[in-house]
Amino acid sequence: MTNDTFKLDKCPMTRTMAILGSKWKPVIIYTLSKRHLRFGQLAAQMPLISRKVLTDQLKELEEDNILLREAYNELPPRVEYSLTAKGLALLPILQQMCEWNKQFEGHVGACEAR
Amino acid sequence: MTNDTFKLDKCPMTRTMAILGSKWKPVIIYTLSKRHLRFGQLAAQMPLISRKVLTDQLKELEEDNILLREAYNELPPRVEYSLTAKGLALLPILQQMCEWNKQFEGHVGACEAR
DNA sequence: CTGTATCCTGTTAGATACTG
DNA sequence: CAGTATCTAACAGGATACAG
Repeated sequence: MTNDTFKLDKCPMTRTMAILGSKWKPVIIYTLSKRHLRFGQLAAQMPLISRKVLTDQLKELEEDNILLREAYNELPPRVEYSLTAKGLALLPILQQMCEWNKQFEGHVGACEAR
Repeated sequence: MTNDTFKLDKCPMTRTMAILGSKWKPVIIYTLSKRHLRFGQLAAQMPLISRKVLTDQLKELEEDNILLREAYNELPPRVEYSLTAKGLALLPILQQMCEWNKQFEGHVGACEAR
């Protein structure tokens, strides 16, 4: 679903899904909503995602202007990720997804379940 | 993203995305929101989806109780699809996806753009 | 009319080892 | 610390032909 061609689709839903519709992106966005995080902190909060995939997803989200990547030329290097306004505006949608799931599939966990 | 294992994920967002996150499902749900439709009518309104994929997606949505499939034993056969309450409850989320896209990526088309 | 069956391709994401 | 590089498996989606 993250294929770039879908971002050119005529349907706004399809275009949004092209940005949001991969396994980890909603979780990454939600995790970054609470505070700016460094790469390692993000990885620590999502132990099930491999570092390669996390890197890939972060790069795509940056290209879509969902998040901001700030690299500091220090040793050891430090990179901070944070949501842009465009990314912050996705949070109500993610919130509704949580609520829909809890309403129709029982209260298995909270949105913080990661 | 439609893998069944994701539906067992602890995160409610991931579980919702496992149901909603494929190329055509949002469009199918939106198309069915206006009225009950037969298989051929659905296919006609979404000329870009192949019949095999449409069948697959409808089957999955039925298994997830998003839509209702009613088959009439006539000749020629007739099958009608409609949204369940659970499926109808997804519409506000899809609506928000449309609005988010239009707000941040310009007004390329309406939700009806299919 | 409403699908199945079969085959095929590109993409996603995971494992593992390595780098500035 | 924050990634790259490489390889691989699984999956989603599409083309085409056929069936009840």
